Amino acid sequence: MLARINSQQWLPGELIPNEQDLAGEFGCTRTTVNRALQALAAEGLLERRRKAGTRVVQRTSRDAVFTIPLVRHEIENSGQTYHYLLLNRDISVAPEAIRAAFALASDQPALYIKCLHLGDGEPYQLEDRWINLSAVPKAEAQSFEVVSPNEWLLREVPFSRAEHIFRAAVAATEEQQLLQLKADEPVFVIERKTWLEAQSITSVRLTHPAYRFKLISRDPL
Amino acid sequence: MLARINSQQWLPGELIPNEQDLAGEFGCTRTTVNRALQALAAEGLLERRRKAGTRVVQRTSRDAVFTIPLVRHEIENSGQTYHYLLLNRDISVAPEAIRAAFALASDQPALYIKCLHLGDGEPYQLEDRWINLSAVPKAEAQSFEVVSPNEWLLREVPFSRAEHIFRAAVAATEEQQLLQLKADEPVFVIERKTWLEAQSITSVRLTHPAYRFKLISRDPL
DNA sequence: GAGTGGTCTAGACCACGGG
DNA sequence: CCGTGGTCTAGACCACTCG
Repeated sequence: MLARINSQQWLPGELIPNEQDLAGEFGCTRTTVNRALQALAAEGLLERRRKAGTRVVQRTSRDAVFTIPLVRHEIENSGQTYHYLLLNRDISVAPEAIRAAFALASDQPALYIKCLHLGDGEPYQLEDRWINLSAVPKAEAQSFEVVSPNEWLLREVPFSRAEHIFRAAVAATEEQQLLQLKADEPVFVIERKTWLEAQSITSVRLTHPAYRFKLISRDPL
Repeated sequence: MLARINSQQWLPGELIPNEQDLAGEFGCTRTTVNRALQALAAEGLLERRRKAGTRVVQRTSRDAVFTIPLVRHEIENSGQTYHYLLLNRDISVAPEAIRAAFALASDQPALYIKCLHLGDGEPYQLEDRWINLSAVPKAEAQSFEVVSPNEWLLREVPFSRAEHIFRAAVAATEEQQLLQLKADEPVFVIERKTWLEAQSITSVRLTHPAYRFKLISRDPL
């Protein structure tokens, strides 16, 4: 059935036969046809509605899936030696935007971390993070001097949802120094927020030197 | 079962009961348990191996899914008026990298297009594209003066695989002019290659002004 | 109202791969 | 070897929603 879509034997917008007919045609049960069609629908190739039937989707966009690995693995897998540097650790009242995301009262503190990830001594990623202590109280006992919050959170705290924003930006003066950027080198910024159910866990800004960073999509599945 | 993972009742790395036992526990058939576990495994929460059983995955990365919409829709949905400008259209021999990707002989031409997408008169995206004429011969008959290659390809040519690369970059002189960039404004670059089965369809570089562009992930499913 | 997909059952056979 | 998950069948009932 995938071949029929790719070969345009079934055209976009076109109604395809119902499950019973396809089962007859392919010599299998409707259960099996249903599973195949649901898989194709999950990939976005088909649109299915009860009574209305199944149509080939007229695509109006393309999806890209990115796997954002643990920085340490990313660096080690490229054959470099990983180093980690804690720059700042502070429990204080977060800016309004963060407090709102964490649903904190105006005097309720959160945990702030700034740190640097290096490959072969070269700065690779600047991590600027707030952690919601009311969601992750055990973070308070962590010094984050050896293990990065990135890695600790991934290991210790499950999450059910994550939001990512990618952007290009001019480097701030501090970023220029910490990331040892070349003159006028921009940065690639990843902003990530994660939740466990309804509760906000952490909000982080990951900054990379543009000349040494790119993101490549992986295949779906 | 998802709740048991999120609540860490089933810990990462831990073996969970087999399908038969779960079926007994949840009062349903093994078929139903199997479907649920396969769905959780597809989301990357479980790892399943015959005989070895099913384990909660120790996560080492996070996935982000981006929907890259048709530029025209993106602009129109933000309430702006869309304009399109064809800058260049040429059938010529492509650079080595493109020829290799398209599997073209060294004298075999391809179709080159350069064009600009604007929102309310402001440049939003510069599109720089090669189309493989041996895969998409009917593209040769298209002038691309009114309909962008972006839109035409999405409508006319199915694809089965796409690769995306995101990066931040310093703007080239031409990009600075065409995108009317502010002084030292960097660009956000999307490079995309698409295939239909084994055949390479097109390779495109989409350049956006950093100050007016960001990409936000969507939820899986 | 009736046709479509959504979902479940109860059972079967099989492929893989760990012990 | 044999327990595990992978997949299929044959059938049932149901929920949605189009016409």
